[in-house]
Amino acid sequence: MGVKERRAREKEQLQQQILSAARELFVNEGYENVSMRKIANKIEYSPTTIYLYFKDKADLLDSVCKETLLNLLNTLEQLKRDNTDPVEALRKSGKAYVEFGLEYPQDYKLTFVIRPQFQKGLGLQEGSVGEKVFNYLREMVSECIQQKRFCRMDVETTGQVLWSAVHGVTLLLIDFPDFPWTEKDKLIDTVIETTIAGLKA
Amino acid sequence: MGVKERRAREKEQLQQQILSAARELFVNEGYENVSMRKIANKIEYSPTTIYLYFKDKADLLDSVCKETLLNLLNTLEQLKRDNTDPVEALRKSGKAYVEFGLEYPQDYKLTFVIRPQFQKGLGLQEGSVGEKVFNYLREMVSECIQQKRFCRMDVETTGQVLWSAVHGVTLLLIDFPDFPWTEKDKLIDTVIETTIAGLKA
DNA sequence: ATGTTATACTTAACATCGTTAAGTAAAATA
DNA sequence: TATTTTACTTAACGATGTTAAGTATAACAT
Repeated sequence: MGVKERRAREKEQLQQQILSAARELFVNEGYENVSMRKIANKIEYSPTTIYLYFKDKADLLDSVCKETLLNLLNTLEQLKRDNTDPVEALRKSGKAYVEFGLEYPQDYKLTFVIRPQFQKGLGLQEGSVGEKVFNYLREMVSECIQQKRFCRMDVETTGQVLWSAVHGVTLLLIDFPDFPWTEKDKLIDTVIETTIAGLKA
Repeated sequence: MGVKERRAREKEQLQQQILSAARELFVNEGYENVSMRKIANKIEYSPTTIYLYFKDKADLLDSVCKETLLNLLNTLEQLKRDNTDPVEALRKSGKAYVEFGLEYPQDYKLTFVIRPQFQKGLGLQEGSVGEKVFNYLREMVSECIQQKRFCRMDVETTGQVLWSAVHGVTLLLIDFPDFPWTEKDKLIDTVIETTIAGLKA
């Protein structure tokens, strides 16, 4: 009875193939400039085949984003292990967060800016990737406060301030690539450093 | 010879009418979901008429955003007159910036998030209103640095850090209204205060 | 081995989109 | 009153996301 399993495996393979093609095109050419027909061409199937595996174009993007966001979460989780100093961990996490956003700008914007607009308030609901990311931040901040490295005592507010800073700089760098920014890495580091310094003061 | 002037006045009126219709539709239904035909219907003209007044759909969005930015600039300029202490002026400007974003959330997103996506990098070029807004920020920061109120010396980087902070908190509050934020005003104030404290440190 | 059914995919088409080219009616000018 | 200019419309193109209908082929039952 291995037939069914083989067929299921093949289906899954094609689904993954579509996902990969879509990711590559979205990342390189931008969501708006990628048509279903273009994705279909890349995998050498008819455009309508995609609809057997994904509800629509938005669903396809959704799936692509979910994958990448899980990667972000993974990246962050790994960072946690390496560091003993919680403030240093926070620094590195912030940097990793921004760099992720810059590497996958489409995904980042969809998850944290575009999608929330269309499903009001559902972006950070229980169990979502967004919530998990913020929970991670909560943990790190909590550690810093427990060790009395920050003067501010409120974990929630502190976390939200940090998130505002990294979210802001990420989006500005994504959205205004031609603005005469300070050298990118310096800007990111300064944003993080300034915020942390402000929390210590 | 008042004929020419009347005609010019009528043209300008129609242009403004198109702009108003476009803004209302963009804000309520989202840029992507608004077609040129829909705008045309609203003003009871043929779709192609719009092209006599605006180059294309992106140009229309551009003009809508320009208006929004002029409003923001106006709000900020008025503030400048009241204050003697530059740090206090910066605080109030930051607050006004965020409040502007929260009062016209769709306009803010249209201007600072949606538009850049559709015309890469053209949002802040020389002479643009966007540049004027940032110049306003530059001035305020420059004043603070001259009076040695900030330890950091670089006007550009300092301005960009501040912008990141207010931009970030504005968008988070807009996009995740159901997230358990710290009380709104407290959060905004803390973001601004923390950033300024970090710049002093 | 043969006939039947289910699966996986394709072809063709629809409505809609942004945009352009060609045409028209009315207003201004001479 | 004749001519030109202006302001707008009609019609159309190519491309889009998506759906409905059709078609092979693979799996299955007898």
